[in-house]
Amino acid sequence: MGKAEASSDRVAADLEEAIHEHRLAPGSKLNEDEVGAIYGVSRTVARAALQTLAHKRLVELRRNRGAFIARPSAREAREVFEARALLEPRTARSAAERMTEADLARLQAHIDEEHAAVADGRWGRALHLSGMFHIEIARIADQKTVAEFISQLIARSSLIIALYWQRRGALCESHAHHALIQAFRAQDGDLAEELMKNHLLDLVTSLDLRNLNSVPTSLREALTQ
Amino acid sequence: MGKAEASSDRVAADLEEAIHEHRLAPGSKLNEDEVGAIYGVSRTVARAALQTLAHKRLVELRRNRGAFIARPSAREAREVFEARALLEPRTARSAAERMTEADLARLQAHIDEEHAAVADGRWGRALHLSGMFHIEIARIADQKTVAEFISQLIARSSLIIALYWQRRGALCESHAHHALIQAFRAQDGDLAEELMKNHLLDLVTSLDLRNLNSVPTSLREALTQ
DNA sequence: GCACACAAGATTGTATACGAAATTGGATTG
DNA sequence: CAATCCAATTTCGTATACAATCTTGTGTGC
Repeated sequence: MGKAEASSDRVAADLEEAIHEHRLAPGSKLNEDEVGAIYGVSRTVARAALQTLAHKRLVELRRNRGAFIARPSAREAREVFEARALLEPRTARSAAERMTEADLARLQAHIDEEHAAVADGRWGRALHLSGMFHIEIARIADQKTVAEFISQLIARSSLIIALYWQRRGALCESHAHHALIQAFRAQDGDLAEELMKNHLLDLVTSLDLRNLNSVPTSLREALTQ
Repeated sequence: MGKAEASSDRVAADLEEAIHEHRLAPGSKLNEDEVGAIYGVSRTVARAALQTLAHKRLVELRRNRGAFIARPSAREAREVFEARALLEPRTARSAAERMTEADLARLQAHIDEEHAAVADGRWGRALHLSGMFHIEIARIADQKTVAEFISQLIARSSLIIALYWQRRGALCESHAHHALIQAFRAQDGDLAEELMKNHLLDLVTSLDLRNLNSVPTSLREALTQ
């Protein structure tokens, strides 16, 4: 028997995908009535969905003010990538050691779909798939607990990229993912760990975390923080 | 202005402390009406608190069945300690490098209070404080994101210990914590990392994760899972 | 014209009510 | 007597209603 997801889970999952695909910008207000109306549910379940996202740090709840898409600080951005650096390289090693043909095929499919999205100019979708690539690796490593943490960190990374990404060198990612697949195919754990480590370093250095030049939200939001 | 915590946060925090101190056993049913009555709040906020704990994997929600204190499987127990092994040693190193006198004093106070609790036979309290020692280290390392993950893992460890701890050698912990403080005092990052790594290995080996001999809950719970 | 106070509106926080699902207990039937 | 079916009870899932708080717009006094 399946797990019979609650309706609030469905709302939360849909909102989360919208965040991943950059259709919801950091700082956006999420009115409970509005969310409920969009998904045809009451405020009760809309509110539960927002609380779920708040626990994942994708949404910030302010008492008597409402729910807002999170706007990670530069410091938080660094912390997220430091946490990823602790978890993902070793996870990539584990994944390499347990990799099957089916897993490789699924990863390759991810990359292909990502390329297609890039070709179509669907940048949000491509970004989402790029994150899913990392999540898939964690899943293959067969460590649910770590995989969950990584999923959350990647979701937050999506917000960080929305805020701090500097355009230059947008396509470097897929190259790194290709190299990772090569290591996986060779079941070379050492190489996979090293490649993932460097990939994450590349990602961090492609961000501009120096100053707070990223305030795409209302002035009020920026000042009351 | 403070963060003005919601009332559901207070309920969740209190329930979590009860879990840490082993006053709530794994598998216990948490009736929404009952929880609400105990804390003098409506089912709405009791439910929100239970959802919060479910997100932390301390409570398991079963649709149309209710909320139960989580009962981690042996496999999940291994995963939790593997995740801790990825996060905590490096965090201990960072903490050692940033350690101040005030931090050392606070850690020492934790150990002292833990000893006092052990002397008084308050085992639950001692266990709680033992976990807090690890959380304090993560806080000192000044990495909120990682600290949050570690907090969650330690909370889950409390459930794991309730299920799988084998009594022999109950006091080994405080020794390891003392050794860690020595490393911190010397600001020896290498040593702190190594000590933490070994401490976690000791913890895992002090568990009996071989079989499912741990079913302190109702028969029904054990069979419907 | 500016600052402050106050009232109207909007939004969240919490409680309650109602419907749905599951469990439980007893009655019926073989 | 055992098995099964059905009703009664309990508990959860969701919607709605009311209260508290914050925002916003207006008016008054200086």
